[in-house]
Amino acid sequence: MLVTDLSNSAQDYLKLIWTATEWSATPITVSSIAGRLGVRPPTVSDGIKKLAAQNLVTHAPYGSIELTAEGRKHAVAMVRRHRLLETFLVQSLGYGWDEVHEEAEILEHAVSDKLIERIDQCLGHPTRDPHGDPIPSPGGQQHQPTGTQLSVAEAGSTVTVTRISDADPELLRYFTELGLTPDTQLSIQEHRRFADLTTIRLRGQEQNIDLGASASEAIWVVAV
Amino acid sequence: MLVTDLSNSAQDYLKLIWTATEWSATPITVSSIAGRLGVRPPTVSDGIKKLAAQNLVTHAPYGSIELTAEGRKHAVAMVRRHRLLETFLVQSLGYGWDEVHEEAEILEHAVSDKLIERIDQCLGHPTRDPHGDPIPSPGGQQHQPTGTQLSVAEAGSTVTVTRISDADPELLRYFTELGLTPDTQLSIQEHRRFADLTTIRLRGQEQNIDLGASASEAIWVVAV
DNA sequence: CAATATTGTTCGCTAAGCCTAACATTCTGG
DNA sequence: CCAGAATGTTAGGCTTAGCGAACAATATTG
Ligand SMILES: [Mn+2]
Ligand SMILES: [Mn+2]
Ligand SMILES: [Mn+2]
Ligand SMILES: [Mn+2]
Repeated sequence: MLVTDLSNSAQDYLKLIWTATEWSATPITVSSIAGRLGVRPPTVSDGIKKLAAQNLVTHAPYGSIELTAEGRKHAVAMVRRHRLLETFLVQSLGYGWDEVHEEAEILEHAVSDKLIERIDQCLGHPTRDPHGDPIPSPGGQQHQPTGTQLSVAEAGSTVTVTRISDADPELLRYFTELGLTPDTQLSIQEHRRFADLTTIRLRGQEQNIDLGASASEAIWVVAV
Repeated sequence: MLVTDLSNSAQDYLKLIWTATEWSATPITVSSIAGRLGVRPPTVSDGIKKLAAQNLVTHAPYGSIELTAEGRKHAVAMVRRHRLLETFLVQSLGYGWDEVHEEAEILEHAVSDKLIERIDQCLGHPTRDPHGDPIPSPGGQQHQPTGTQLSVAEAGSTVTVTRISDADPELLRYFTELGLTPDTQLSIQEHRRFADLTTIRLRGQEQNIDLGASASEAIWVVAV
């Protein structure tokens, strides 16, 4: 079965389940899927049951949701599509990194395998998308992403941004203003515990910047 | 109402009704739509009734099917999307003109208005697609196409190809071999009536070429 | 101009995806 | 450890897009 044989919503479920555990080990739940996809829990409960009937996920009522090998294959193919499309929109069509997620969310279901491979070729086989997320190879390989959320990274250390969550476009526009993008180097000045603030300084700048929890949790970093 | 508010199939119906009368005055029928779209007549009969209820077409049972002003607006917007996408796939991604129709048929429903305008800009506002079909402007204007089918064009005349129907990819590959594309000049040697053959000679070539009805009806020409 | 062939429509059905309301299970904190 | 909160499932209903069978209207042709 090809990825393109699955319905749009099945493709979205699988992609979402896969990406949910890419950067953190949060267990995937019916309501988390419903929240992300903008549908009600019963819809997801049904949807997951159908995916289980197709052997794309394992799931017993009230139990955990896990991809099967087959399901993972489709999920990774969708992630590849999504991230290549985002990269293409930025590189070739002048989109901002805050504008591409929504567009790719639709296009990923419509492009053919041939088109995806043309785009990949035209971009020179990129390995990361505009948000720093790794792009799986056609065969499904990808180097395991490393990094921790800025909110929990060690104060006093100097780090490189590896990845910024693309979930909130407005946050991305704020980061653009700051000049904070993947591969930016910064030093972590301090965490102010009950204010939930993280103070950072970008490499080459004098100013300190205070980031709240939603911002510092959206940024993944590795030690330089 | 925006074009993107309509279902994919409604978009396809409207586009098909519009294009059916672009190059010839063939009246559009339920079964012709069903044939082109690969669905059964009852499906189309229902679908047209729904479009009529939305005031996008006029249609009384057993009567003719005509676009309303509103329906025409949506139809032209879809034609613009389709043809810009075809052009983009050829110009920017190295597709052959025989490969783009199918891909555009899907993508046209998925791209945003923003993406279409980016593509238009990136291509320098092209006015014709790879098959010679005119690309309507964002406002819906387009210069009326002129031309007659090669099969009925005057024998002995020298003409320029303005348009080749993209309905049959295999035929397009054959034309590629011959070097017969939009803007090619050729002279019409003769029509052989009951053999349904048209003999042509491409400008700058020595060889005559015999084209059967399906080929000579797919080519539109204007006198030089 | 009537019989027949063609074309179009209506009817009743299916499947997918979504919903709300009601119910079941599991988690949690006193 | 148990009651209430949180989460998940089932049941039943809606809409859209499709189908075949049966029927209705129109077109063709002898
Ligand atoms: Mn999607
Ligand atoms: Mn991304
Ligand atoms: Mn289409
Ligand atoms: Mn075309």
